[in-house]
Amino acid sequence: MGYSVGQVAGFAGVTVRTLHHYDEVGLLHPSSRSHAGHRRYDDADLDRLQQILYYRELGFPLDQVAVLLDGPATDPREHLRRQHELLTARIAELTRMAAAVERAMEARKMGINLTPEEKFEVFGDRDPEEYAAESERRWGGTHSYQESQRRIAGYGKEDWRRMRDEITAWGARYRALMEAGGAPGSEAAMELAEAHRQHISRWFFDCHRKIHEGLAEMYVTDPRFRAYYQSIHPGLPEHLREAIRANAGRAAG
Amino acid sequence: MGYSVGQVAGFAGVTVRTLHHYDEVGLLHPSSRSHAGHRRYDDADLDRLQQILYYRELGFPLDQVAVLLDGPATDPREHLRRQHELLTARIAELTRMAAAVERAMEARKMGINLTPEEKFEVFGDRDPEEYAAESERRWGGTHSYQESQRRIAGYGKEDWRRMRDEITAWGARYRALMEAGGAPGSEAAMELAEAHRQHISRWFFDCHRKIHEGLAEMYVTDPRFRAYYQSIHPGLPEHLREAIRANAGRAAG
DNA sequence: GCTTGCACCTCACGTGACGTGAGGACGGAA
DNA sequence: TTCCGTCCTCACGTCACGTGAGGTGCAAGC
Repeated sequence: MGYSVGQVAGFAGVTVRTLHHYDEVGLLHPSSRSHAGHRRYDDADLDRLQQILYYRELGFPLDQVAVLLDGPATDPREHLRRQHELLTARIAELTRMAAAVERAMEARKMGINLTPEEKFEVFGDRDPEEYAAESERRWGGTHSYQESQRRIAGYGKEDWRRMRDEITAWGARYRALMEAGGAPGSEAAMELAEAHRQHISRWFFDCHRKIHEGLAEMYVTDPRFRAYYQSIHPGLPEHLREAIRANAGRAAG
Repeated sequence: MGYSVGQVAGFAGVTVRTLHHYDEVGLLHPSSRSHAGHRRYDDADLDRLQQILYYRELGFPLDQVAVLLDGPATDPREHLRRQHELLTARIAELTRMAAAVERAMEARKMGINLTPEEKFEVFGDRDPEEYAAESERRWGGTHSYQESQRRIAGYGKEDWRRMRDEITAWGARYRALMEAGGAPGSEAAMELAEAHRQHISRWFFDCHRKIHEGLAEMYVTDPRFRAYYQSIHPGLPEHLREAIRANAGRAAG
């Protein structure tokens, strides 16, 4: 019953040392130990390892993976869905990079010399600071703001990229919803509103539904946020506001 | 004239420290220093940095990046082409992973329990050992074999993955060539044969054209290699052998 | 003329995710 | 009984930087 480190390492394509490490840092404790102190992994452990490897492949640091996996009440299906979103976003990003390489080749063929900014466009991040500054005016001094700042301070370049990947994937889903004519009160729209709320909770501050409704209002009135969400779809700000309200109402009712 | 560390860091989306590091390890020495000892980067430096960032994004360790960039007579266009190939391969890999996630979701919905092997299929590597063992019988004791073993010993899991990505990308190109009806003697085929040779030179041992012709013979006669190349396209082994011969002949003539 | 501020410099130690032995215990096969 | 393979626990090494500490050069404001 159960599998040894060697076996698990075998079909997961990782080293034994990696499994030891995950045990050390508390990311994956084998469900039991044999008489001789040997690690024994069961099927649930393997499922967890699978999730770990997906998140790791997506570039998450191990402590973040632990937060994701041990976070409040996230079932396996939710993880798989998120992983799929993130993979899709990553694919989109690489596709953009491939396109940039093609453009660079074209430019070379034509003998055009790109400006430095153009050369590195594809690597750019640019905006997060704006958001932080913008939020400061709105939320300065509140608890949400402070927690947000505290968390943001710990984020590196990679974290920002993943954050962007997540919201990019979310945007793609929301646009698809709107193009399919989905109503703000529909199940799918409320689900995306909920995903939006959880995105904020994960990355910035504990965003409960009341605060979320406040943000929703801001997305239609504040020009900067409005511009961002409109870049995904022209009617998105209003649509999202209604979806957030519906989602908040659902939870209250 | 030229750009400062801060400027370069700015539009390349990296930190100043990263540029310092690349200078330290000899990956990117700025073309000059100012009177005060400040680093000055020119347009050629920026081009190099761009290449570095692409290869880094693709997961290459910095010393390998240095080898790639300072390797024998590789012009910028060749780099861009290779980067495009690698990106395409990476996209294909992520697409496979996304498909695997979809399958996992399906399995969960249906309540099916996958075997451990099935769970981790997508992470698997499996084969490199076989190749090494196989090569040993053929090339044991020769200089090529020893150099190959020496290099292989230094490769980690990531290296193998990139190696596979490269050959996967190459396989896709070769299959496309054959599906388009390209002859073994055509320019495109010889170019791919040359790419194949360089792949071996980069990852295993200095494969000059005589040795390459020997390998070509092996690809049609040895069942293991034959099976591998046939998995890309049924007629590939013979086609590749002729292309390699043509390419070797071209260089000799 | 002097401070202030900013972007730059060079050490040099810290970190995350393992790699890589060292030295030893356990259990099945020859 | 002696191997052999797999497992164990330290514990130091590595790679690509992060993160201060402490100092320099130079333009702008007082």
